Amino acid sequence: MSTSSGRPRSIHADQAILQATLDLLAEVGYESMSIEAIASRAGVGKTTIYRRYTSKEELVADAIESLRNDLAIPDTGSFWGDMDIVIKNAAKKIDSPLGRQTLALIISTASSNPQFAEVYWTKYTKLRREAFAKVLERAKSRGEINDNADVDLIIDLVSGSLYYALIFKPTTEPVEAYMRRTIDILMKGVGSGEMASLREKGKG
Amino acid sequence: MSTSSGRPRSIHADQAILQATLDLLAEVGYESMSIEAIASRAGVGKTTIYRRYTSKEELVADAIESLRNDLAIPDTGSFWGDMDIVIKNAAKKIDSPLGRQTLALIISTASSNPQFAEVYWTKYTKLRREAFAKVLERAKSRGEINDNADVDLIIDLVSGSLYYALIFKPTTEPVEAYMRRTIDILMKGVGSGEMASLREKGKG
Amino acid sequence: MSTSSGRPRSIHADQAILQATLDLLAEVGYESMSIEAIASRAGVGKTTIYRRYTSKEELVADAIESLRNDLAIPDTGSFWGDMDIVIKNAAKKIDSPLGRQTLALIISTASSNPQFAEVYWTKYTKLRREAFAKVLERAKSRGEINDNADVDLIIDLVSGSLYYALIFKPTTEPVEAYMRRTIDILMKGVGSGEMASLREKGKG
Amino acid sequence: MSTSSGRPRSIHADQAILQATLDLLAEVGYESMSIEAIASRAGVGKTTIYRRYTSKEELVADAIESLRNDLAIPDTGSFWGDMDIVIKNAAKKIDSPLGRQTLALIISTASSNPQFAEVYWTKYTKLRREAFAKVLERAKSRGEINDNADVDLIIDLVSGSLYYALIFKPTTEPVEAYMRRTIDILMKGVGSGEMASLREKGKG
DNA sequence: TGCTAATCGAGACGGTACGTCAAGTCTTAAG
DNA sequence: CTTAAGACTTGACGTACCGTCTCGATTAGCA
Repeated sequence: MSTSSGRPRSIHADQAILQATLDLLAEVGYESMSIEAIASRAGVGKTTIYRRYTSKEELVADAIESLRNDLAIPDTGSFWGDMDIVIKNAAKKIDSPLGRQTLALIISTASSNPQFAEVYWTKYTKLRREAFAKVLERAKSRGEINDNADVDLIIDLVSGSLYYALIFKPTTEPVEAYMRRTIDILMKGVGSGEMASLREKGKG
Repeated sequence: MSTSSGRPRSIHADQAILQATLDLLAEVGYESMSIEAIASRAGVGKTTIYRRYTSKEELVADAIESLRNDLAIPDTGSFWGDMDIVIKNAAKKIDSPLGRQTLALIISTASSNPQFAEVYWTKYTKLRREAFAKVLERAKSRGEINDNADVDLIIDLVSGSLYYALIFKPTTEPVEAYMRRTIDILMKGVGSGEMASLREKGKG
Repeated sequence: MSTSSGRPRSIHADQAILQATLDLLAEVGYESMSIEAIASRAGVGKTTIYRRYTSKEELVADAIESLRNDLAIPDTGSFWGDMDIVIKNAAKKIDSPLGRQTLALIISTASSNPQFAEVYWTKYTKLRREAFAKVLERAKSRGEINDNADVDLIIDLVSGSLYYALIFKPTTEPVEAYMRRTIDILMKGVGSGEMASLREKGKG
Repeated sequence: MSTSSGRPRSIHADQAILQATLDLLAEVGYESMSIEAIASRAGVGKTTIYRRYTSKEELVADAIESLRNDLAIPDTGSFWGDMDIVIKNAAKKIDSPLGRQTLALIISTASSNPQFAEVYWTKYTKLRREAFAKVLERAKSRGEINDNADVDLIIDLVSGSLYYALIFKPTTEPVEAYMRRTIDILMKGVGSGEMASLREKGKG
């Protein structure tokens, strides 16, 4: 067994690899990006990459993860106040060339590669969802949202529709407006008055 | 000019290529599927494939498109009656190895390839959305759904969340149950009673 | 069997094929010349070529054979007078792109294909050698050449060295000068004076 | 600068490639021999071949060159003594199935492929010619050959006529006898006595 | 201070698949 | 029944990367 002997891994190489990966990701996209190109760009031997990562997915997941900035959970005192910040944060991330590229990459990779999907989910998505969930729970406790509303499902709807729109209808309105509409319709519901009354009665 | 001269394209080859593509898609998946394997399986020269399609995406898109069955728009007289059929149709498609493969492929390709996204959207998605929209419009005219509900956005939410769940949470509940929950929460809305009352007043 | 029924072979196609073959032979060379290019250049279907020739060699052999012009045996009264004409005829043939191409082709094919070598020898080479031999025999009878000189061997030496030089030293002097030097050295011999004297004595 | 960095070229691969090339050359001939077949036979990737050679010609030239045994320049003290050895060496090479096959191949390739001709010339032919030239120069200094005899041209004549005969008259006498006759006629010359006298006078 | 062992950049290794090209065969409509 | 056109199967081409494997040259910490 080898505990610590030998030359230690080069931190400089670590960083160069991640940076080169992100650069190429933005330049040529995931599919057209070869390990050899990354190695060359990073000024690193292929071996040095393969010693760290067993697959392109793993490498890319780590590269993207390295971008993760700490996310503060907003607490303005009102649902829409908090949502405003959540929405603006999301929009800031996504409404840029690299942002869309990155998102497309994640969805693309995850959809054809369940392992990546899981890694990405636990490492990245989960944290953001927990932040969103906290905001929703607070809204619940304030009485702004139904007690028995399924928080997880709400997040699915907001995130899912956003991704969907970005993939299939990329030229339409800005992210911020779209998200606002999404949450609005979710809050109000689309059922007619009678049904709403029914619901109210059922509650009472 | 070449209007009709020369040996015509072989219809048999057309079909053999598409069938081999679908078979391999289900067997080894999109990434591991090589053009050479398709040609070999179809008993066809590579040239014959390249004469028809310039890329794997194009070929696969056509293969999937060839699967498209005609979709009848249900009209049972009630919203949930119609939805039951819509949901079951969707579930039948998606809840199979090939179905999930295919969906993953489409999302994967579309997210990293805007051209494909557009082609697929106009050729395929649009038709299904129009069917869904019709069901929603009928529900509106029956008073089961709010007059001013944004039909397009509803479809985004239902489709988007479904795709999202399939990609990132593939092991959970069946498609049918998930969709039912989605539509349910959308109908009722998550806003609290007061807000619902507000909404009613605003309408009045 | 059908002797004459149906549409007759097109004589125009015959000629167009041969001409296109010769053109391309001169332009791109034997190896880089494709049947498809010949067909296209001749305005003819590939089938039409394959109906007439079973191989590229056969086609090219026929094309070259079609060029063969009748050769008159010179008789100027002196060895070097005759040789002048022989040499100039040879040079005229060989010192052109097509000529060198053709020669290369013949040697290439003949050296790897004894059947072709034999056919070509009897159909073509023999006639030229007989003309050359006649010139040499006349020189003998005039006393310009040794009585017991081996005419066949002389022709071998002159032809062989010419071919050899064209293949391996193609960029040097013109054919005419080279041949003149060849024949000159052959006439004089390279043996030193003593040996020449010895030879003279042996003769006497 | 890259003097020694990276994994060194495999000598084993070098040899395997050359051997496979020679084997296939003898078995199927130059034209029908594919790089892929060579790679497969040698147990080597195609890349490994293309890393070493940019063309089939280059590879084949090297393979043939590898057969070259060291040629000692004979020095027996007399022209015919040296020539005996030169002739016997040549005959030994050519008078075998592989020898003729190889020679045919070389001529065939060289005549239709100037690049090969040049490579082969500088790598192989030149050395043998230099050996032959040395023998001739020594004969000159011994007075057995004319001072002003064109050594290069003599070699052309001897080599050229031999190749010529092997291609076009393959069934005749053995190589050894033919070469002896060639050199003999060259030594003596074919010009008549008067011309020989003229030559002597010109010299005096 | 010198030894040991893992790391480094570099690049060759045996392979797979790519997309292109030409080969020779087959099939059509037109003559 | 031949023609021109062009699609067919086959198979080699040369290129790009894959993931693995040497190399000689650095680096640490342990002795």
